Amino acid sequence: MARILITSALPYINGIKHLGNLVGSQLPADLYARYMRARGHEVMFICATDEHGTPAELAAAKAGKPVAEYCAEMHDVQAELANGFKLSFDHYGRSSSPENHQLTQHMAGRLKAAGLISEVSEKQVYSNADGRFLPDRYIEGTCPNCGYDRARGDQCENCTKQLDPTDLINPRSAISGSTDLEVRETKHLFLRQKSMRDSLRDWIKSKHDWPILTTSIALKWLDDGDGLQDRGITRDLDWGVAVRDGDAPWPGMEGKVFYVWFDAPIEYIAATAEWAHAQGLGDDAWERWWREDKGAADVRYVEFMGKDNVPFHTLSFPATLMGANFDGAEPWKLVDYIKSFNYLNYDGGQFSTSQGRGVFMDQALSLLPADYWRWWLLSHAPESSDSEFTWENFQTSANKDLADVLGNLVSRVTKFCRSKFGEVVPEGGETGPREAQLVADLTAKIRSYEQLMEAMEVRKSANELRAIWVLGNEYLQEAAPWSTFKTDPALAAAQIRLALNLIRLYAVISQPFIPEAAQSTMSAMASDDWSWPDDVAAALQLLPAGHAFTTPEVLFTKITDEQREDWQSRFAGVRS
RNA sequence: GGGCCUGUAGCUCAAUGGUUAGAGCAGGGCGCUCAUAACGCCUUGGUUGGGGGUUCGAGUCCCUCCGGGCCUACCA
Repeated sequence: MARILITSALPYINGIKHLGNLVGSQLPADLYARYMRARGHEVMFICATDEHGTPAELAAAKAGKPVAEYCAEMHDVQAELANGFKLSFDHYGRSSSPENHQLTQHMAGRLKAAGLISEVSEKQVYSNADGRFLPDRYIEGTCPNCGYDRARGDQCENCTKQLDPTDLINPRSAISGSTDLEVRETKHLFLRQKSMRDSLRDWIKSKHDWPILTTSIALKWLDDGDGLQDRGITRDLDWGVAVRDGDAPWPGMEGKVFYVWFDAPIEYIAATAEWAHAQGLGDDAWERWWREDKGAADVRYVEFMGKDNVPFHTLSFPATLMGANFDGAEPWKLVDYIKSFNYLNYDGGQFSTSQGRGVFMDQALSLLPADYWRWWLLSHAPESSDSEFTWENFQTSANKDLADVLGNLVSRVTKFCRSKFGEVVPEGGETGPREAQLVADLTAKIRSYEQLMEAMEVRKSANELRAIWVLGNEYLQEAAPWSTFKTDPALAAAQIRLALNLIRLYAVISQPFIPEAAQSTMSAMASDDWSWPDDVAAALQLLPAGHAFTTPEVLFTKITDEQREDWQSRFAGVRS
């Protein structure tokens, strides 16, 4: 039994996430966590809301609420939706938790002690009307290059030229529109990750099995142009983790907070501490997952994220953890494998939270149960390149794979049994070479499925699982119990006994993809034996003759053309 | 501008430099009648974006051109 630590990239707090966010991190992480638990491993699966930063403050202001209150509400909303999608987090934390405040400050103190923090004075744009410093992209003005009048301070979206806020003509605040801006001097802390370039490169190059998407992004940031740059880790904001040197004040940094990208990954660790405290456990309970000197030496740590998150997880966060161990006193667990994803597009364009384009988690659940979405998203996960959601494709996949191949298999077996033998596993008869062949075929494909799941080959795993379902239909076609029942009822009984057991087996191995249907199938089969079919032949004898079951309702109703057209038009524009 | 990824059947995707480039869906044919008009079997369909090169052998490696996407560090 192995110990596996799994984290999903943290969803940002400022709104309900869309399906693209879901498939890029939380959903595949859940698939992996469920599979590893099903195989009997000890799993710690962590996620949390990422609550700090300027967008959170602005979203709260827009909602007319204090930011702490806004975040608390949105956390509950997101937690509820995660629950609706059957995301099996051991803990769904908050980056604003006391645990994260404490740990973030501790890490900063360690980095300071390591000599890895520098203080830099820089000039930034301050808006008097807004009473805040403005990040570059929150300053708008006329592009000096092309004349576009809504160019942002970091880049002109019209001509793509990189800009500095001071380049803009007639600059104004993108928040209030105010032109009462001034440049102020402000002091910030920088993480001296440039000095850790070689150790970061060595570490990344030692990871030969990582997806090319992960390593290519990391190496580009390390070595492209001037190479890895030191990074500012503080901001002039109210909402966030106050800058402190561990328990002590940090002179000169009063009123400043850590940058959200500094405290967010630390929340992976802090959320595990939140979990321990919520369980009434001591610090040793979470430290055995995160500290190699306190039990984490045998932990395998896997991170899931969209490609936009890769630089922070391959460079800044490891630099933080390595730096915090400068004297060997705090060996924090570094990631062992990073599974990164491309983007999911929506019907010819991008999903967009800010523009309300696409299907969002709450809307999805209002249309169909989670399993439909889980199956489509996972079987079309954007692993090798960006992929695209279309309603036609969604309808086809759900109807063919779930309703026809799997759902109908369950129906035809249970209903046939009910009409010929009653709602009980029939007795008598013996299986023969045909059944032995089925066991051999199942075994080969299940072993293959296991390898793909362990390798986090999400789409290929889905394909293999579907192929395993198909074996059931092939067997029935060949065995034809509806024919044998007329000539040799005992043989039909043996065939149906096997088929009923096959349904239970399918529920067990399909559970990581479609947990709700798996549960309802198990309930119908009146079984709670979720043991993994290491021995397929034995697994197909678990439901003994005489075992009563209930013929389940239709497992997956089909998506009709009318529904599809309705949804297609309803979700064609932007969310109001 | 620079970098990275990507381009394979009508669609969505596979294929350690090594038989005749494979699946699912869609299309065509046959079978079955237990089942959600479901299932099974057979089948049509490819100049692997274009061009050049390396090699006994290239979808795969190199060069070049074309198309799509992403990143480029103060949104996260």
